[in-house]
Amino acid sequence: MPKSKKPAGGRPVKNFDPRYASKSGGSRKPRWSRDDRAQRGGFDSRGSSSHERDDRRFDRDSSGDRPSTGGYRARGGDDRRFDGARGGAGRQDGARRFDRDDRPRDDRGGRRFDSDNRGPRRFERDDRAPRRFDRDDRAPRRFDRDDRGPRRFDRDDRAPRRFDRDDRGPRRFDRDDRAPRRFDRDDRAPRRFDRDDRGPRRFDRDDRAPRRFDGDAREGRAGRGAPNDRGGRFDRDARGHNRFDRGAQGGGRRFDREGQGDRRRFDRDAPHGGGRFDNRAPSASADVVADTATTEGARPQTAGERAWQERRDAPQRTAQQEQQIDVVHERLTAEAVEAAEVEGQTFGDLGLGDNICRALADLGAASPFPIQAATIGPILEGKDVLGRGRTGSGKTIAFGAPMVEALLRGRDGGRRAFGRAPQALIVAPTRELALQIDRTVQPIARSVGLFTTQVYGGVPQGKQVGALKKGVDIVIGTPGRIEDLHAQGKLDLSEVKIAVLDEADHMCDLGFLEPVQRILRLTKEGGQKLLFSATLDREVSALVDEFLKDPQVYEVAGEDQDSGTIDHQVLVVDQRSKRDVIEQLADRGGRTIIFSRTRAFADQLVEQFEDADIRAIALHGDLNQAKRTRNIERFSKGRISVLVATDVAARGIHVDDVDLVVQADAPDEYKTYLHRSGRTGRAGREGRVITLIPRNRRRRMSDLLKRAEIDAPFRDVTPGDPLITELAG
DNA sequence: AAAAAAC
Repeated sequence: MPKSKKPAGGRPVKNFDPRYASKSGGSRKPRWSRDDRAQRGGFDSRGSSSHERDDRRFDRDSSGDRPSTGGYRARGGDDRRFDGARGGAGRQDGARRFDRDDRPRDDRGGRRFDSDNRGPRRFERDDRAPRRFDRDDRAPRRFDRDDRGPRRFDRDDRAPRRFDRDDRGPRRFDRDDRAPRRFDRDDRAPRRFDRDDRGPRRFDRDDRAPRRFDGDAREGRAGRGAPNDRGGRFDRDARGHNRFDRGAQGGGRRFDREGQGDRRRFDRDAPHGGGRFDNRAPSASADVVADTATTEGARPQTAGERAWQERRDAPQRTAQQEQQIDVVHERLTAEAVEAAEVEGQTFGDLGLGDNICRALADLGAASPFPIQAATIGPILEGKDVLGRGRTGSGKTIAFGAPMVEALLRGRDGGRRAFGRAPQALIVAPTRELALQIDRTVQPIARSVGLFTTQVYGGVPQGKQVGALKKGVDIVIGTPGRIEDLHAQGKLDLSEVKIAVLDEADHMCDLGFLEPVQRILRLTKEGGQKLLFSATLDREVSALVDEFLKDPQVYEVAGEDQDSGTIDHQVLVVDQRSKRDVIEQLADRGGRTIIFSRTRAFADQLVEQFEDADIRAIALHGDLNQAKRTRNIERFSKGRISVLVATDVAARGIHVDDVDLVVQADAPDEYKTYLHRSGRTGRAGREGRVITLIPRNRRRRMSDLLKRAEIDAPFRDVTPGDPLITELAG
């Protein structure tokens, strides 16, 4: 349209509706008189999109004559203008316009075809001349554009650079994948669905046959009977009740600290059958201790247990002291839910609404998994819940779905109020995990009209703040950015009535605990608190004591390493040959994650692999968030099959079909071992974990494996050993 | 040692 090229500058800025000006102010009709402009003020309040703005403008001007203007609209741009003036003539401002539009009326046809008429009018306006001058200025700009040609040529030079990089081919493929994603981003729903596909895959695959054979696994365990340092056992007590009570087999490890006022016990008579903390009944606690003492009396105490007792009996134990050792925290007693009990249950049975159930089905969660069946009810009742379920066992839905349902039920009249403060908060230890949780929770929330947003660092905060300004219901993020935005007054947590800590025990690690405590203190007092982790143990006591009331602990019976499909191997290698062995392990087709203790070593390994023509990428905290996100994306898309990561990827991160986890450095904590190895063996598939240790670490490793309840052969290997290649599959 | 904030 020619008119769209008319300069817009002639009109005083103050008369611009910024909504128009922002996109194509030049398309404005230049004929309006000042009176017209004065009249326009009241029309601007109505929204407009970029399409056919002139029409809309006229609609407003002649709002009373819409039907008639509608008929003219079809004719063309000039008609519209004229109609608009004409329409206005019929109204209060008509007189003014007629003053000016008299001629045009008579010459309507001419006006349309005769652009000369417009010329003089423009001259009448002082503003228009400068506009034309501006146009002149544009020409040189076009010349500049011509200059861009050579620049593009420069860009062509970049191609060879890409060739230099081995990754170039796949990168282009990745870029192709990104385009649709961006498009998805515009339509957040589809995007989320795409992302959601990942979540559901996890859950679907978690529907492992082996797990459902949990009963068998449990029996196997009980039958094995070998004490281990962890001591947590699913067992039946004298009354035939299922109980999972560390104290029952490892009394020495029981967390009751008499004399310190820190008595807790599992109260199996608690309502809902949930395990629970009880700090208020010391005498009862003593009873339980006595009871378990007789039960386990015959079993000799292990060295680990004695160490635990010593620590337990120490007058004062600081969090730091506990951190310095691979502490086996008292495993929380809990209500163990039998997988068999869940058979035939639906999410609807558990109290979730139809929309949420549909959203879950879309996610691939057709029916609830044990941990979900265990926690959804109590969460809907408003209980403070501690959930322990193996990574990928459906914990995200176990807290996410009932959280959404609870928010929905509690929603008062003002739904979706602009700028409303979030009512729920989910905190995760890493950004990748926060993003992953959002992929699952967001579609559930959206199914009932609730909104989520991620609040984590490493990315510009503008988008996050924008979402918060508009108003969201659920915030999912990491501690740093949450505190940051709160300090800036951009995140109001005072209305948060449900707070979730994923990987809760990890969130209680040194360095994490205090920020998490500060954040929880900002939430609504008396709000519901949910703590989840695959390795939930007494480490969360600091939070439980302060924030949870009558917490219920739930887990799935028999869900342990024995019930998995992971083969564990320990390779004893000479320190000097370590890298060669790792390289030999990495030189395989399958998807592999290699864990390194430090970022630097992770980078070194990637470099080494590249030199050996093994395509690999790194994932650690020294990378900027864009690289982190991109790298894990490339890995999960299968573009690159070897990921070398620090423990940033140890917890929660789900990638399909990882069939080998290599621990280039052995973990210090048994929990780290469990989380790292939990990256493989998913979906009931075979997975293998290979841990490399130096000779002098055999004893330590053996102790750690006991605590993790894992059996693994130790083998001495040297580089080139066919066994290595064999294990790498 | 790693993780978690920085427009």
